[in-house]
Amino acid sequence: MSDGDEGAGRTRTDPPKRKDARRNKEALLDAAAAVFVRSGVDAPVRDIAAEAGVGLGTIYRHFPTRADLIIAVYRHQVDACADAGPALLASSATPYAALREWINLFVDFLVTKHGLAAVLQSDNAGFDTLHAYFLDRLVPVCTRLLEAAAAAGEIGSDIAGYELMRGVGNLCIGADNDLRYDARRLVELLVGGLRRPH
Amino acid sequence: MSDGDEGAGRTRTDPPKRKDARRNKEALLDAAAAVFVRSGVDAPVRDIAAEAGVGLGTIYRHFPTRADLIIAVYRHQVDACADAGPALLASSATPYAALREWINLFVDFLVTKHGLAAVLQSDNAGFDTLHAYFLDRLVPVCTRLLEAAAAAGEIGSDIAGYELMRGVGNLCIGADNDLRYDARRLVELLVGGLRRPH
Amino acid sequence: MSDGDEGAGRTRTDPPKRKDARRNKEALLDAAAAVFVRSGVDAPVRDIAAEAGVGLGTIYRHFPTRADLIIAVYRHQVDACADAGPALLASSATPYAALREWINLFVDFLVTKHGLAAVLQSDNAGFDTLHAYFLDRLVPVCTRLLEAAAAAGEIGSDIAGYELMRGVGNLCIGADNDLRYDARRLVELLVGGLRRPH
Amino acid sequence: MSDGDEGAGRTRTDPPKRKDARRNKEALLDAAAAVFVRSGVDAPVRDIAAEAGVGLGTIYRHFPTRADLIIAVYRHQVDACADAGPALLASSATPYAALREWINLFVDFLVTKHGLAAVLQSDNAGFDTLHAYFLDRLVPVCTRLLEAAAAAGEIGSDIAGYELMRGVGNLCIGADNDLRYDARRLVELLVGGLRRPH
DNA sequence: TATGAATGAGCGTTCATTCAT
DNA sequence: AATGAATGAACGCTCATTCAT
Repeated sequence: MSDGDEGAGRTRTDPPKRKDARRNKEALLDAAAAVFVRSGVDAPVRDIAAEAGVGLGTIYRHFPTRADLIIAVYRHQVDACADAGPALLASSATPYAALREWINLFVDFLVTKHGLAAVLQSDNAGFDTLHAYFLDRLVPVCTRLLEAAAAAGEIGSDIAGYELMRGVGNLCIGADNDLRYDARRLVELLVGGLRRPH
Repeated sequence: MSDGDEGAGRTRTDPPKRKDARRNKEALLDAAAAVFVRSGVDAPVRDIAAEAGVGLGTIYRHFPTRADLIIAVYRHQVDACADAGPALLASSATPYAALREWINLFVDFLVTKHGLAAVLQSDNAGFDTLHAYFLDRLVPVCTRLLEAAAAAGEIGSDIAGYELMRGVGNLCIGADNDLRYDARRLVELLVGGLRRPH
Repeated sequence: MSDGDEGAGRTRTDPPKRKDARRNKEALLDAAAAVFVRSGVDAPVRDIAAEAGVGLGTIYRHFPTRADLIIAVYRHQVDACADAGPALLASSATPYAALREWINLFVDFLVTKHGLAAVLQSDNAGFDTLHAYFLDRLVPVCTRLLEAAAAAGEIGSDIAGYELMRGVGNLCIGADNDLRYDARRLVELLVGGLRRPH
Repeated sequence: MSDGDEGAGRTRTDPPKRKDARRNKEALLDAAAAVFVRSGVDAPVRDIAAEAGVGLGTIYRHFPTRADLIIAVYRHQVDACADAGPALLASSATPYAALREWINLFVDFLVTKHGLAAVLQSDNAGFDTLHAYFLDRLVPVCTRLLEAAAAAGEIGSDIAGYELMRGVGNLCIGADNDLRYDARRLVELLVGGLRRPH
C-alpha cells in the first residue's frame, strides 16, 4: 500500500539481493528529502546524488524523472492525505467541517515542502507524472467532500475539486520563508468563501 | 510620475544627448513588453535585446536587474491600479464593494501578464526591487480598503493588506494555460471569505 | 565449426553444468541478432541483455567485447560466405564470374546488417577481433578468386584481396536508409572496373 | 565568395569592432582544423574550445551546430573543388578524363580529412546542413561531368551524380590510418567501371 | 556462474553576466 | 553611451564497465 514497486507478497518472492538496492533506494529517498528541504524540489540532480553518496546513474535508475523522485519522496504523505478524506467525512460533524479539516491536512503537507507547491502548477512537461499522481489521488477525494457539503446545502456547487485544489495549492506557494504570509489563514478564507450565504 | 530614474527637475539638468537614450529606453520597454507577452517575464535577456534591436549591454545599463525591467514595463499599469483604490472607495456603494472591484483590477493585471504572478512570490534575490515596488505601491492601497471595510463592519480585521495581496497574487499563478482553472473565481471566493458573518 | 571458444575435444573435458551456459549463450546470440536488426550493431549492451533476458554481466562473460559478440552472431554467415568461394570457383563459367557472384554474396550479407559495414572500417581499438576474424576468413577467399581471375587474364593483378574487401565493405555503408543509393550497383561498377581492358 | 557571412563589399561597410570577432573566428577555424586532424570531426566541442583558447559559448555563437563548423573549416576546399569541375571539362582531352580528374580532387580532399567521409554518410540529424552543403555544391558538378561523358559516349548513363558521389565518399572512409587500403586506387576502379564497354 | 545495481566520465547545451572595443 | 563577443559554470542525461551479492 505504500511502496508501489512491490506487491503485497514481496517478502516471500523477492530475490535476496534486493536488500541492497532497497537500502540504497531508501538512502536516496532520505537524501532527496533532505535536499528538497534545503534547496527545494528543483535542486540539481547532482546535489541529491552527493547527499546520498551515490552515483548519478543510481538516481536515474531508480527515478527516471525528477517527478518520479518527488512522488516517491512524498508518496506516503499524499496517500495518507487521500485516505483521510473519507475518514473525516465519517467522523466530522458536517461535510463542510470535514472539507475544512481535510484542506488543512493538504495545506500542512504542502507548506512544509519547499517549492513543491510551485512545481505543482508548472506546465513543464516532465512533471506530468507528478501532476497526474497528485490529481489522481487527491482530486477525487476533494470532489467527494465538495459534493457532500453541497448536498448538505452548506456550500454552493459551482466549484470543481480540481479548481479548489489548484487554488489551495497556489496559495501555499512561497508560504515558507515569509513570516508575514500565512497560507493557512488565506486558505481558510478561501474555504470560508465557499459557504453558502444562507 | 512615470520614469522613476529621473527626478522632477529632469528637463533642466539633462545633457542634450539624453534624447537618444530616452528613445532607446522606450524602445526597450516596448520590446520587453512584447517579449513578456510572448514568452513570459522569464524570457532570456537576449530575446529582449534582439526584439528591441539594441545590444545586450544597453539593457543592463538601463535596467541592471530583470526586476527593474519588469517594473518599468508595468509601472503605468501598477500606478493606475494604485490610483484606482481611492477612486473606487469614493465611488462605490460600500468599502467592501470597492475592495472587491479593486482586487478585480489587480487580478486583471496579473492574469494577462504571462508568468508575472509567479515571479512575484519567488524568493529569488534580485527580484527584491520588484517586490518592493509592488508592495510599496499596492499594499498601502489594499490596506486602506481593508481598513475602510473593517471600519464599516463589513469584514473582520484579522488580515493584513500584504497577506491578501500575496494570496491574490498566488491564486493568479498559472491562470493562463489552464482552462479548468479560473483565477478570478477563486479570488472571488477568497474575498468573499473576508466578509463578516453577521 | 561453430563455437570457436572451445577446441575440438571439448566434449570430453567440460563440466556437466556447461549445458546451461550453452543454452544461455545461444539465447544471447538470438537476442543480439534481433537487436542488431532493430537498432544496428551499435545498440546499447543493455538492450541486448534485456532482449535475451539475461544479466549484463553474462554478456560480458561470454563476449568480453562488442566485437566478440558481433562475430559470434554472424559467424555462420561469414563462414558460409567463405565456403562459397571455392564452390563458386568450381561451378562458374570463369573465375571472374565466380568473383562477381561471390562479391554479391558478401554484399548481400553486409547490406542486411544494419551498421555492420560501418563498424568494419572503424579503427576503434576493440574491434580488432572483429577485423581479424573477417579478414582471416574472407580475405584469403577473395584473394584466391582474384588470383584465379588474374591467371585467366580476365583482370589485372594490381589489387589485393584485402583492399577489394575493404572497398566493397565501404560501399555498403549506409546502404539501407537511402533509396537513392544502391550499394549493389556501385559494387558492380567497382568489380567491373577490375576487368582487364583487352 | 569565400566567407559566406559577409557580402562582397564587406570591407567598406563592416563596423570596425568586427575585427576582433573575425580574428577569433579564424582562430576557431584553425583550432578546429587542428583538432579535426588529430581526433576527427566528431571531436568533443570542448577540445576545440580548449585548442582555440576560447570559451565554449564562443564556438556555439559562431557555429551553432557542429556541421556549421565543419562546413566553415572546409568551405574553401569544397568550393575550389566545385569550381574545378567546369575548368577541367574545358581543359581535358575528353569529358571522361575530366570526370576522372575531378573525382581525384574530391578524393584528395576527403582522404586528408580525418573522419569527414564517415560523417558525410551519417543519417544523424544535425548534419543535415553539412549534407546539404556538400550535395548542393558538388553533386551538380558531378552530374554535369557525367552527362558530358555520357553524351560523348564514353560511359553509360545509368548512374546519378548523387550515387557516384556517395560511392566515392564511402570508399574514402577510413582511408587514412590504413596503409594497406588505398582509397584512390579503389575509386579509380569504380570510375573505370563506368566506362562503356565499346 | 549469473546478476544487475552502481558508478562516473563524458557529452551537448544554455544563458546570465562581464568587459574590451 | 552602446555594443555584442566572450566567458564558463551549471545542468540534464547516457552508457560502457565494474563488482558485491
